[in-house]
Amino acid sequence: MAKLSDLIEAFIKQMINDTDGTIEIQRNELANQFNCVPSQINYVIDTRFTTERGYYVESRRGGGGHIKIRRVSIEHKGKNFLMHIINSMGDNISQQSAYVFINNFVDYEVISEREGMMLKAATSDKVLMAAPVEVRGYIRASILKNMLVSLLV
Amino acid sequence: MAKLSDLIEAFIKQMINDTDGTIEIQRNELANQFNCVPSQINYVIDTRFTTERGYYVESRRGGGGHIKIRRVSIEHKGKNFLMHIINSMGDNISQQSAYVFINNFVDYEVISEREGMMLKAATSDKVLMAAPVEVRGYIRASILKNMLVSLLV
DNA sequence: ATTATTGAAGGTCAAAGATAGTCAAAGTGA
DNA sequence: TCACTTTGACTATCTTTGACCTTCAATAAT
Repeated sequence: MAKLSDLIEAFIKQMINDTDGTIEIQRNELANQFNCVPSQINYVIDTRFTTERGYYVESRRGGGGHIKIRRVSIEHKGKNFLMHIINSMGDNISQQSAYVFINNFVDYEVISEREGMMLKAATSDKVLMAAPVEVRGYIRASILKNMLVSLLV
Repeated sequence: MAKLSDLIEAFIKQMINDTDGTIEIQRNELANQFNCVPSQINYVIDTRFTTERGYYVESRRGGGGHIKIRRVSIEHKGKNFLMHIINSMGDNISQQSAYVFINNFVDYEVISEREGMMLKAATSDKVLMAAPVEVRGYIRASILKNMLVSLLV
C-alpha cells in the first residue's frame, strides 16, 4: 500500500494540473477525504510543496481559512536558472551572502533593479534585528527563497 | 458561513468603485442584506477600511445615522501617499493586516502586482516561522516598512 | 422656550466558533 | 538502525455573534 502522504501529494498535484496552477484547499476537508489528521496535510505540504520544488504556499486561519498552493513556472530560461540557484542555497544565509546572490540576479537581469532593492530591504540585518541572532540566517534564507519563488508565479 | 467578511469587503469596494470614491451606508440595512449581525459590519470596516489603509471613515448615530467611507483621493497616490501610510503603520503587524495593506497598495496602483507578491512572500507567517511568536509581528512590520521605503528611492 | 423622553441609529468588547500551525512522541519499513 | 510517516494534544489566528453602551433627532411635556 502506497504511503498516505504520497497519495495526498499526488492528489494535490492532480488538482493543480487540472487548474491553471493554483489551488485553494481547506485543510480539514482534505484531511477528511483522506481520513487522516489535519496536521498530516501540513506534513505533505512541508515536505513536498516546498520552495525548492517550485511551489509557493500561502494560508489563512480562522473562519473561511484555507491553504493556497501555486506551482511556479520554470519554462523560461531565466526562471530555470533562478530555480537552480534557489536549490543551491543553504537554509542559513548571511546578509552579505544574500546580497551577493541578489546582485548576481540583477547583473544577469533575472530580476529588475527595483526588485533587487526590495529583496535587499527584506533580507538586511537591520530588518531582522528583532529576531534572536541564532535564527536570523534561517529567517533570511526563508524570506529570500520565498520571495524569489514568488517572482516565478 | 465562511468568508462572509470577505464578501462584505468586496461588496463595499465594488460600491466605492461604482461611485466617485465615497459611499454612505446604513449599518443595519447592510447587515440585513448579508444576513449578519450589525457589528459584523464594524468588524469589516475596522479590519479592512481603516485610515491607514487609505480609507477615511466617518459615521453618525441616531435617527438618519449612517457610515460614510471615502477612498483617499487619486491626487494622493504616489510617493507621498506611500510615505504617509508607512508612517502611520504600527510596529507590530499581523500577516492578515499586512496583506490588507499590500492589497490596497496594489488596488491603488502604488505598487505592481508582482511587487505585491514579493511583499506578501516576505511577510507571510510561513517565512517567519523560525522567529519566536512574540516578535514575529515586529519583524514583519520592519520588513514591510523597509521594503516599501526601498520603493521610494 | 426649555427640558425630558423615546426610538432609531451606530459602537464596543468579549465569548464562542472556525480554521490552520507546531512539535514531539509513536509507528513503519527498508 | 535510521529516515520517513502518522497522530494528536496544544497553540495561534481570524471570524461571527450577541449583550450592553452611546449618540442623535424628533417630539412630548412643562
